[in-house]
Amino acid sequence: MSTLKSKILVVATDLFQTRGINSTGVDTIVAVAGTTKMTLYKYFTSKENLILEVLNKGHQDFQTWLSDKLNTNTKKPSEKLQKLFEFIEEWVTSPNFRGMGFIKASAEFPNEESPVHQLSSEQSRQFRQYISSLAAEANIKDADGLALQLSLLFEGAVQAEQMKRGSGAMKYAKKAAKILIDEALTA
Amino acid sequence: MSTLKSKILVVATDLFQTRGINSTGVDTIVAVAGTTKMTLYKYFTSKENLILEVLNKGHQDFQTWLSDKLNTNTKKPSEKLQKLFEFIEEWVTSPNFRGMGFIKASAEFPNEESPVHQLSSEQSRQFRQYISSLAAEANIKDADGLALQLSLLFEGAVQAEQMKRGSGAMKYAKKAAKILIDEALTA
DNA sequence: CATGATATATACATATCTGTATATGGGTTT
DNA sequence: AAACCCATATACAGATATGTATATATCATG
Repeated sequence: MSTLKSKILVVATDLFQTRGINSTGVDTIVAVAGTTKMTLYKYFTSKENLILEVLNKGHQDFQTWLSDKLNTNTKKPSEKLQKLFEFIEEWVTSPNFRGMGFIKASAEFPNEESPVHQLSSEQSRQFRQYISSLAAEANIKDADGLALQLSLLFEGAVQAEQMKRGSGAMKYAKKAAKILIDEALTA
Repeated sequence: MSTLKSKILVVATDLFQTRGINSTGVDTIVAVAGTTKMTLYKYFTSKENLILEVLNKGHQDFQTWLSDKLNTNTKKPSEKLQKLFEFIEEWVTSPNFRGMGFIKASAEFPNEESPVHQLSSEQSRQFRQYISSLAAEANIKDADGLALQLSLLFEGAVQAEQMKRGSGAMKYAKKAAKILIDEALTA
């Protein structure tokens, strides 16, 4: 991938997160990225296309990192589930954390016909499905139910952390997750 | 309050929720409300002022309803805490539910200097404080911690419910809340 | 009927947004 | 050196946004 395209993606991810997607014009993006609109529209067919690529990249980066982390550091299925929020906290509190795109995007694009809404909705579903598969491997009865509960904690904590860095929300979300997982394992 | 001003508030609340705040122009609002921009700007000094009034009304309506419901239906502090999510579910699944404004607003206005962001942030804090006071009255040790966890569940569930009505998120949030409250009460 | 407040209709000023057209600069390869 | 590709600079078209100016209509009350 061209370095300029990559640069635009990074800058757009950052600006979308800190200023909002609809409030960030392409003029601002190219100015910060140190290029021009002509170049942006050579790599991205439209602003909507840029948003979709930003979402895809963010989600892939996160999922790849999380899967690798879990696969190399844990073995037993129940262990994976227990360690999940440890790693998520590590990701969220890392200095290069730029927020979870799909959480913001679904709020800014509530129209169900919008491709941006559809993608963010799909990413949310995929993440929940991933947690559910971990829960199922750990022989948890209502795996989908636990996955939904954990994703609620996760999305709530990320939003709180986005609103105010160092809010400590992730710490308490982690504690709550442990309680819910233990309860589900012994049920 | 003038009926027209009230009508504008209701319509704006609805449109902000279903189409997003930034994506909803004042032209659309007055068209749906069956009035004109001149009238809107007689009652509201600016669009930002309208947004702030919409947020205030939504928050007041919710807090008033919830407090009344808790005070008339429960007596013991621990009972209030236990019934909290029952009533919240009732509110969220009621047909005239229009979403929680401050959750959306904080996502669309991430800039901390924005008055809209500040108000929604303050409302989120107030709601958490209210839960914390209920927990404290029930003699829970880490009242703030539990309040934060419950608010994460609540905000996550509301957002999920906003994204897809009938998602069942609130049902599982309620179950999770019960587990966390029981754990905190016996700790 | 007449007065006066309230709402409407319509047009407009100003700004900002996405996306494109056109002409120019600066390297790399042949 | 010449052709070529990539990026830049700049200007602009078209749409839409907020907010205002001006003139008109409605309608209850004196």
